[in-house]
Amino acid sequence: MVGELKVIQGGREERRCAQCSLRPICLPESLPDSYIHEISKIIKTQPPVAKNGSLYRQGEAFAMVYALRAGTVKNVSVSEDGIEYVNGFHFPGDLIGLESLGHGSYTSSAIALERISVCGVPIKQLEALCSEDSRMMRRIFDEFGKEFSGGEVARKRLLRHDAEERLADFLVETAKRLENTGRSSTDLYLSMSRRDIGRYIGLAPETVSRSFTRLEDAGLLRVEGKRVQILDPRRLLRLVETTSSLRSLKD
Amino acid sequence: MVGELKVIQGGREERRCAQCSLRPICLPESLPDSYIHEISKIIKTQPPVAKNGSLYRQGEAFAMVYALRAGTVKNVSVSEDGIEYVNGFHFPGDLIGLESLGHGSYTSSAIALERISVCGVPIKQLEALCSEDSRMMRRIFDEFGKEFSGGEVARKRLLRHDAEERLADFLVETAKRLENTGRSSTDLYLSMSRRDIGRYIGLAPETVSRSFTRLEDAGLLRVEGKRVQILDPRRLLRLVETTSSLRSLKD
DNA sequence: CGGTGCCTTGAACAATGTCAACCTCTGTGG
DNA sequence: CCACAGAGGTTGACATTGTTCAAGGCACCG
Repeated sequence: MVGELKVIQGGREERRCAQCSLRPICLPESLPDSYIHEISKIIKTQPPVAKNGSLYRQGEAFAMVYALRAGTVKNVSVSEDGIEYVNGFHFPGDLIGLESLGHGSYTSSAIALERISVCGVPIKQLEALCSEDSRMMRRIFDEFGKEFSGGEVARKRLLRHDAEERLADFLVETAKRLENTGRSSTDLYLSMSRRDIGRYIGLAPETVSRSFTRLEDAGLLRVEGKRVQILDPRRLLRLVETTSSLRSLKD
Repeated sequence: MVGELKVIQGGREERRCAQCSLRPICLPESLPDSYIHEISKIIKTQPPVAKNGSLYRQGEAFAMVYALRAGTVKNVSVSEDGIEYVNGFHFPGDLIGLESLGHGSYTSSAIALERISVCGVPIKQLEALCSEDSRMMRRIFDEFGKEFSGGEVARKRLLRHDAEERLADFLVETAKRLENTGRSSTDLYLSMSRRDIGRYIGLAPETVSRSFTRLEDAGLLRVEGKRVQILDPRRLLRLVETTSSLRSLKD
């Protein structure tokens, strides 16, 4: 079954990568066509995942990474004592699952916040491709570097900013990432709940809500539930770059 | 010049890796001797670095990663507005510099907290070795996975714990890592300042100090400046595993 | 021996978590 | 079509916690 499927879909997949609107993001370096061919061959078609469905769950054997084509995903992990952490959100063009590299099983779960569509890449074959071609390896190294930096940024946000600044930071980050995928950087649709945002930036949902209204009152945003419009990107950015809190960090 | 140096030092370095006390940590998988040979060849001798000296500085071209042989290192980065972040500490056996992978230049600085000795590995040659041998690549993937998990752990510590728990968490983490290098897991020498600890776990130095005394009063520790003795590892661990704070995370 | 940096301790204050009430929206079943 | 239930969001009042500011002690090093 699988074999037949692969044969039938080989051509389709190849076209998919070559023509995919995400290609500049997913495969940003100018790669020769032969290369696209190689990559296309190992991509596995994935059925779309419904809202609240999972791409993978924490603890499952680590087998695939995914490139997100459409929709948004939240990355959560649950500690032994049952506390749920939101590690981050993924937008179209992101590679999902790399955080589990080097562990035998997924260290977190990837949950669809709305119906999503993805490409799947078996990790074994990706590794094989990496050892065949150093460009691919370097690409994964780069991706890993990004992943790591993302974590650092998230950590620093927790250290440095007060509630309003953290939310501003989150919004700026999100706007930038959406812009990279060609969407508006001022009209955001935040498909995640206030609680998820709070779990990500380390605030109680009530505080998230209050911060939204304060930013709105200050004229920086227009907030309508999950729809958020950034009215004054410059001032929002300034808020992020300023550090009001924590004398002990300054010095 | 380089060529000659390599020839002369080839034998010396090779012995060094084969006999190094850190070998089980640095090269944990049972690798054939031919492999040790390959790795030994690309290792560059490094002069020891004095206290407060740097292995590399933020912004320099990313050229080498280092294996720490002796001493401790703090990893710091400075944001544009001059705030210093402590991203973590390194102990013997750690690979240092991987966090800059995928960026052209070092994203942080590595500062010696005491006189240190290291092995240097040119990143270009490491990459070359990776693309020649998939075992080495997987080893780096693993190391990166560890690096990433470390960041996640640090992030979760900030989200979840109150001051005392964060300090306990830091101590448990440090004890565990020291234990892995064969040192005592109960008698710690913390070469970093209270301020550095605070910057790492997100507390003012005063709060770090107060938390130390509270843990001491509770009979969990014996604190004498930088010398910390863990008297009751079990209770300390329980403190870490418990989550007193943040109802909003629990649910 | 004096100074400088680091650590500790105390007291006041500010920020955010907590608890509780109310609101809106959505989906469901009568 | 409407009533209702439940979840998510907002807002208010209060308690808690950690930062801030200030002062004093200790050790190391000139």
